[in-house]
Amino acid sequence: MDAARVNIYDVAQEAEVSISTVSRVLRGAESVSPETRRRVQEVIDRLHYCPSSIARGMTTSKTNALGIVLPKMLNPFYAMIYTGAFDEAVRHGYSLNMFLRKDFLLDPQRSVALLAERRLDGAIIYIEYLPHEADDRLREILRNLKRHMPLVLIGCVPQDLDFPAITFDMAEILRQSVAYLVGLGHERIAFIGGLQDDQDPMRRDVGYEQGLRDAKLPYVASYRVYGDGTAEAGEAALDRLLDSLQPAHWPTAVIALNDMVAMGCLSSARRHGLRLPEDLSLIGCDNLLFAPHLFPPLTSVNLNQQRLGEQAVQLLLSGEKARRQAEWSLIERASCSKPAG
Amino acid sequence: MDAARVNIYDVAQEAEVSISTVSRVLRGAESVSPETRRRVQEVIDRLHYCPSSIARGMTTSKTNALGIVLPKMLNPFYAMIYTGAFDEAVRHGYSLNMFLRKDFLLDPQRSVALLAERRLDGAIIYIEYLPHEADDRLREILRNLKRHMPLVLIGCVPQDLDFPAITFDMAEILRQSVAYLVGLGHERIAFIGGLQDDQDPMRRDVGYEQGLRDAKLPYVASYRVYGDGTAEAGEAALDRLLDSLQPAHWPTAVIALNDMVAMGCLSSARRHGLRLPEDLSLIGCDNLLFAPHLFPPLTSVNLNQQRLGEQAVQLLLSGEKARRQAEWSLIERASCSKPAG
DNA sequence: CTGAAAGCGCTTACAG
DNA sequence: CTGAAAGCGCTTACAG
Repeated sequence: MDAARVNIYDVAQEAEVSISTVSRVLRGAESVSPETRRRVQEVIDRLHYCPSSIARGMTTSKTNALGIVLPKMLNPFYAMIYTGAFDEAVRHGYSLNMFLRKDFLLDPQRSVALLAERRLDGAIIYIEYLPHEADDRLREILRNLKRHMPLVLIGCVPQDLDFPAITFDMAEILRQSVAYLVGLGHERIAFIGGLQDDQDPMRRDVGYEQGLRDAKLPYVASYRVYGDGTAEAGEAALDRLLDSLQPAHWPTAVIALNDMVAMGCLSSARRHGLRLPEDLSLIGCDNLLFAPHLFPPLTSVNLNQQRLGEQAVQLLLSGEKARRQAEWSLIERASCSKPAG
Repeated sequence: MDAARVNIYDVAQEAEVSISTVSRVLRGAESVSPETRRRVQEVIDRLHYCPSSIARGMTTSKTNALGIVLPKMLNPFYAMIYTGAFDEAVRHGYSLNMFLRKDFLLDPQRSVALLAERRLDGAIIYIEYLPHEADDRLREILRNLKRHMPLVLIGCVPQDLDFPAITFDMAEILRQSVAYLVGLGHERIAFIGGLQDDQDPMRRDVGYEQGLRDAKLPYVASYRVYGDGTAEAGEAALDRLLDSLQPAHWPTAVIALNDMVAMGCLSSARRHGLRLPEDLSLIGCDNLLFAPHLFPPLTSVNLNQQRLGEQAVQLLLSGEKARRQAEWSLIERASCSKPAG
């Protein structure tokens, strides 16, 4: 606990030079004589001197720190985004400070202060559906925060939020997922979503219905059910769906909001005596690390979460004002096949 | 991007007071007349002034930031520790900076600088087995880092590392896991570990063997196999074990290093025609979020990762120099039963 | 209740 | 190649 107290003056004095010279040695500057450099470096090592990035930040008004606001950290989906962003930030010499949405969406004053007082060089904010009141607050916070630092929004960003952004094209993903199942021969395709359709800024429902229309399949209201994104909710949702219909009308394929929901569907299907994929094909989303190891291995939409994090940092540091779509792909595994019979 | 430039002088001037007074209003200090306070606050709001924690840190020499070094972030196990630590840090008014071990274990100089230059108020470091050379480097880094900030070590911390620490009692966990299976009637119990025994600072193998001895069961070398902690490795490890023995000698229970390995065992067991839990009981570790949703639901050791993160922050902030054992418990689910026949 | 002044630990022109 | 000095934006005694 002693090295913490040695500063640039101590080093300068011990090495018998000025602090300017120490500062130059520190930054590996051009013009220092080899002899002086050696002497200063020796003192630095001996005293375990470590310059304060805080003090440096004072004069350069750069903190080399970015921020990221995520809904939660326990969900591997967000951990993947964080990891991608973190690695890219480190690669550029920045650190990445985490903030949780629950701390971020306080009253507008405190929320802005939370990030702004740290003088971050920029921030990435994950956006998804929020209830009306919180949404208004978020908009005010973004407006004010923008005065303090550049911002990049990621996730499900409404069109009218005018910021650099990388967004998920969920409607298109749903449309193509339906098309994929149709291509396998399915005609009864269910969709388990996480939100009532009119609350989903990405309108997955629009893509789902479009996919059905593309294939000239009817929209069946009972094939459209809701969960809240957890395995329990997925299991309950598929239970409800199956129990409300005659087995002859059961869907032959299910598209789940995400892999956790899909995992719940697996349990429900098993309990209803359905074999996968023969009796029921299943598509998840997020391609979490357990997806390949389920039984059967789960077909899932890879949203390239790490890549998204990386790109968000790149966009933030570039200063561009672009709005882009995130990359994605369908990872085909054994949970989908043509329907039996 | 304007508010970023307004400082305490601007506010003082606009409100026609000294910066001392503004500073007092900012910190909600005792002695400011209501009228003055109101006037200053009005200016602060109007100018969107947000004080710099950087500048504050300069004078108070406190950054209100802690650090945590984790092997990786993608593994949910570490994300849980991080989350627990993060929440507890925020609760105490601190932020929590993440560092990845790969960035931390550079040459000792740069590694120390990585944390020390940010003048963190303390750091938590996750320790686990490291190859010899890296281990020496780690020890040097810890020794030097200690000069700059208080440290708490967590994870599998060797006895001779003299720091405040919260450690996993893996040997005891293994011993009790064996005892649990013995209690169900098992006599042929395999253990899939992640490291060669002599590399594991927590000596899981010692607990495993002790558990067998406690029950007067023989140690069977072929029941002791290794993977590297992934599902693929777990699957391959159980494959090897089963393929090397006559079915009559197959174990009736397997203890896996962690839930990912256990998940791989599930695939291997299925392929070998084994029913769970009738033909094979299975215990995982870490109690990850998918464990309850596997088929069958996986019995797993809960290491209370979030709690560990919380306690590490508490220990760090308390300044105590204690070495403690982390809490844990066995979560019983359907993957274990008495052996068939 | 309020203000003037020193100081936190650096970087950056500016001189020489 | 090197140094003296100003400045970054705050807090904290110290006076009054």
